[in-house]
Formats: sequence, C-alpha cells, structure tokens
Amino acid sequence: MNEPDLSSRQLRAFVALAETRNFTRAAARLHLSQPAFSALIRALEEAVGARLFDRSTRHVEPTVEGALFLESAQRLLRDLSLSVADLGEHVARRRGRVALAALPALAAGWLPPLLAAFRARYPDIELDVADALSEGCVERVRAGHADFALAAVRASAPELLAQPFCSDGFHLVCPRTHALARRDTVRLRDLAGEPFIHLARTSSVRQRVESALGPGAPALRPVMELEQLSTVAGMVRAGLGITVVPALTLFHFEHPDLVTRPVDAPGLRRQIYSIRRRDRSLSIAAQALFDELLAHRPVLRET
Amino acid sequence: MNEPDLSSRQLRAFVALAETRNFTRAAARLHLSQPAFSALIRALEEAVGARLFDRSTRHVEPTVEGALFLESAQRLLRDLSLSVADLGEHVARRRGRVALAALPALAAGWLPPLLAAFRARYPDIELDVADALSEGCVERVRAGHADFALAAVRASAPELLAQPFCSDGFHLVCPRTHALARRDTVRLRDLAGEPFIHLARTSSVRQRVESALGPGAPALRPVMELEQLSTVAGMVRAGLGITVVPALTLFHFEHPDLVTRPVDAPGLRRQIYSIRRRDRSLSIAAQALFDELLAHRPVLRET
DNA sequence: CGATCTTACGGGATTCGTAAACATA
DNA sequence: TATGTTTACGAATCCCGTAAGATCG
Repeated sequence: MNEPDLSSRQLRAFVALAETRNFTRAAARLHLSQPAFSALIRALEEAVGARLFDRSTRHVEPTVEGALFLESAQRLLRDLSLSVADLGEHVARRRGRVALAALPALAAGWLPPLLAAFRARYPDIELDVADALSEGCVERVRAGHADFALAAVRASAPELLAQPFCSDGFHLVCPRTHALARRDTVRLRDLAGEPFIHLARTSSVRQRVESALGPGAPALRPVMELEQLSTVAGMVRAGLGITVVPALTLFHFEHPDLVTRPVDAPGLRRQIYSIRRRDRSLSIAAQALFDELLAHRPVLRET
Repeated sequence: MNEPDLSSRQLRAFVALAETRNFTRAAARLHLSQPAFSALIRALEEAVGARLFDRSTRHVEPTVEGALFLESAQRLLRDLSLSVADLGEHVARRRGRVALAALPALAAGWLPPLLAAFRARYPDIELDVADALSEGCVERVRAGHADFALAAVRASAPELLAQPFCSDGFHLVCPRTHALARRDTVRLRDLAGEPFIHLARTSSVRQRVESALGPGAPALRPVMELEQLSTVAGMVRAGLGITVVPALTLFHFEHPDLVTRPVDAPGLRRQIYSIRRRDRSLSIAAQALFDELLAHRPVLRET
C-alpha cells in the first residue's frame, strides 16, 4: 500500500474537530488560527484520500468514514502518547534496569549502601548486581549481561573501554601479637622471611602482589594458597602466617586479634577500572548508577 | 504529559536507521539527502527528549532507549498503516455497508436485479434492505437505520431531504373479458360506476387515487378495501371488480386472465422520492448504490 | 444579517540539497 | 586515507496569520 505522511498534529486536529464539531473552537484548542486549522484538516483528508467531515457554514460533522477513522485516530494518539510517556519514564529514571558486575571486594563492603541509596532515589529501576572476579566481570560486560563492571583488569577485548575508577593500597594483616603489629607502616623488606599466606594464583590480588615483588625484592616464605579471604583471616588469626591484601578487602579482617598496617611500597597499588562497551552508551538508568558510584568511589589514601 | 508532535516520516526514518544502522542508506530509503535525514533524526530525538542512537562516524546503533522505542515505533507505524488501509478499503468500495429502505413496489420487482448487480460488483459491501410503506421508509432514514429511502412522500421532518426519483402512472387492472379491456387506454370517467377494489386507506396508492379523483370526478363504486396487492389480483381475476394501481406494481397482475391499461389522466401520477438526511452525506458505499439505482431508475412513459 | 467556513496572499519559519569540515578505523 | 556523519549555507518550500469572500440559517 501507499504510506501517507501524517503528523500527530493532524490526528489531534482531526479528533478535536470531530469532538467539537466546530472549526473555530477546535482551532483554538490547537492554538491555531482557524484558516490554518482548516488547511490542516484539508491536508489530512487529501493524505488519507477520503472526505472525513460534512461541513456547511452551520454544521460540521464526521462522515461515516470520518467516524470510522475517528476511532483509529484516537487509538493511534493514545498509543503514541503511551509510547512517548514510557520513553519519558526511562529518561526520568522512573523506569529502567541496570546490570552491574563488581569485584566481591567492592560488592561486599562499599557497594551495598550506595545501592540502597540509589534504590531509595529511583525505586522503580531494576537492579541486577553480579559479584565476580575480574575476568568474570569483564566477560559479563562483553557478553552484554552487564552494562558496566568495576574490576581490576584493564581490558580483554577491543570493544571494551576501561577507565581508571579507583585504586587501593595494600595492607599487611598479622596477629595483634606479631612483631610488625607495633609499627605504623611496614615496608616490603620487613616481610622477608615471614610465613606468608597467599591467595590462589587466579586472584588479581595475588598477581598484583607477585608482580610488585619482582626480582630483587625480598623473598616471601609461602606457607599456603587459599581461595577465600575469610579463610585467610582465620589462618592469620591462628598465627599460621601473615598476608598482604588491598585496602578494600580489609573488612574481612576486622577482628580483635588482628591488626592491619599499610604497606609502604610505591607502585604496590591495585588499580580498579570501570569497564563498559566502547561504542555503546550506557542506558540512562545505568548512567545514573554509574555517576552515583563514581561520585562516591572509595577514597583511599595514597600509599 | 506533554504531547510532542511527531510525524510518520520521523518514525519511518527512525525505523529505517535502526534497521540499516547507517545514515546514508537509511536516507536513500526515504529518498532524502543524508544531511536532511540527519536533521529528521535529530528533531525526533529532541521531540521525545532522549538520545535514540549512539553514532560515531563508523558505527550507528540504537541506544537502550532507542531499542525500546523501536518496538513502539514499528507498532505505531503498522497500526497507522492498517487504519489508513482500512479507510482506503471503504473508499475503494471494498468494504462498507448500505442500509436502504424502499417501497415494496420497488423492492419486489425493480430492485432485486440491481442489488444483484451491485453485489456482484462490490461483493464485500454489506447490504441491508428494508421494504416498508412510505412512512416506515422515511422513519428509518430519520432514525438513522437507513442511509436513504425510496418512498412516495415528500418529507416528514426538516432534517430530511427529498428529491424526485421517478414517477409512475396508474394503470387499470381488469379481467381480460371486461369491456374496458378492449381499449388501449382508459380515462377516469370510463371507470364511473364500475365495482372498484380499493387498497387500504393507509396506502399511498389509495391516497393518490382518491386525491386524483377529487370533487367533480366520476364517483367510483367501492366494493372492498384490501391490504395486499396479490389479494387484489385474485379478486379482480374472480371478476369481483376492477382496480387502478401504479405501473410499478403491475408485476402483481401478470396473469393470462388479466389485462392492464394505462389510465389517461393528467396529474394522476405517483411521485417517488429519494429521501436522505439533509446535512449528512451518504457513506461512500451508500452513494455508490444510490448512483447505481439512480442510473437505472424505472423509466415509465409519461401518461 | 450574523455566524462560520473557505480562499487569497504576504511574511516568516522550516526543510531541502550541495559543499565543506570533521571524525574514526 | 577512505568512509561516513555533522556543520554551514543559500534556495525552495511549507505553514502561519490577517483580511476578504462565500454560504447557510
């Protein structure tokens, strides 16, 4: 079929005329002069190829075909209005969805109050948080399952864009009774020879620690490799060794028997990136959350 | 809510861009230069208040909100297309409905073949025929139950418009053996003293006959008053009397024992009118049938 | 004759296409 | 560098409002 060009204004004019049965009043409703309104109706009739009104100078009323089209026009306008309003709801952040992937270190301590505040402010935005290790976070973004991620790897695919988000320094964790517990800060070389509890090799923390302890650095004395930080805490409390972890994970070690001390080692910082698809903007809801998180990102003192 | 002005062209442009993900090709699809097309998209984004596309010089794709709106836009365009197409069906007389009221005299003999032809030509136009006496016909039009009527009264309400449709002369009906059967035409005065079979007083035929036989006209000799013309035919065949009826009803009297002869009486004609609402045009379907009936209206010789 | 729709027309805004500038892979 | 989008700009078009004309009750 042919596809005439209609504007919503024409439909509104048509409905107004059908309802008022009076050009002058209908024109006023549209804030138009009456001749301009008349032209609008004429153009509509030409576009659809049918007379829609019987008009004399005294009487205006829809033809049979006009009455038929009136229902269509009203429905079309209502649907249009709903569609635009729905879009507006998203723009106004009253509807939408954000899928976020974050490192467990962030997801456990720093994130929850921010999410709670976000939810209070935008109660109808659906939230989907995944806590995963860095690789998993990145993969979720790449696959489109997450809008953005906060993870500790710079990138892993060309279509992704990583931007520095925050960085945190590393801290020694040792029993309160340990000799190092008396110092305010410790240096890497202070750790030489101490029994050291490592995280698994897949962990980004472990990798960062090992790369900082490059050749020439004091050798650690590994005594075990664990997966979970809470296990590490238990081991340290039991006096089986010490460890070094990023500041963001220190909440695992809040215990009377344990102390934490910043490690004074320039370059030993873990960088956390925000990761998103390069050529796809964040949805309005996702952008809102991202802005919020960025505004409240962890402030961690330099070394 | 506010109600932005959108045109179907904008929606089509939007859909084309979402589908092709390429301004140049989408512009070509709309037969527009690419900058003009670009402006169309920009205007749409401003109208709905949301960015709908992420575009770089190398990549164009809908934003999350654009993808959301795409479904709306496609549905809106489809609905619009259906509505306009439906209206077009009526204009093309492939759909519609006609309600017609006609005198039994017309409905029985003259109308059926015309309706059959109309139905063959426009098989999907719904037909609704009512046969009624003139008053009933007019009332149906007045109440909106019929689009137009063919009846023998001029008008009965100010909102109705009656236009001459056709007129038919009156004919004597008598047995073949009757003395008057030998004449080619008869005059009113020839009927004087003959036993005369009247129709009921409510019939327009009876009224017309009586008004023609005004004061000074030869007195008839009424022998009965019947409702149905077929009964009249039987009575005349049985030799109980003669009668005078309009030409259009002569099919009731086609019988070997009967003859019909024109009554040569100036002014003794029954006028039949088309009757419709004054300030409401006929629907396209009704107008089509009306035109057809008018083109084939009964041609009845002048007296 | 008064109310109301249509036509006529001049001015202003919109929209178009060409050409140049700009951006990205 | 090549492809593709945006910006710039002059010209054609469209649309609006005022005023005059036409028509019906």
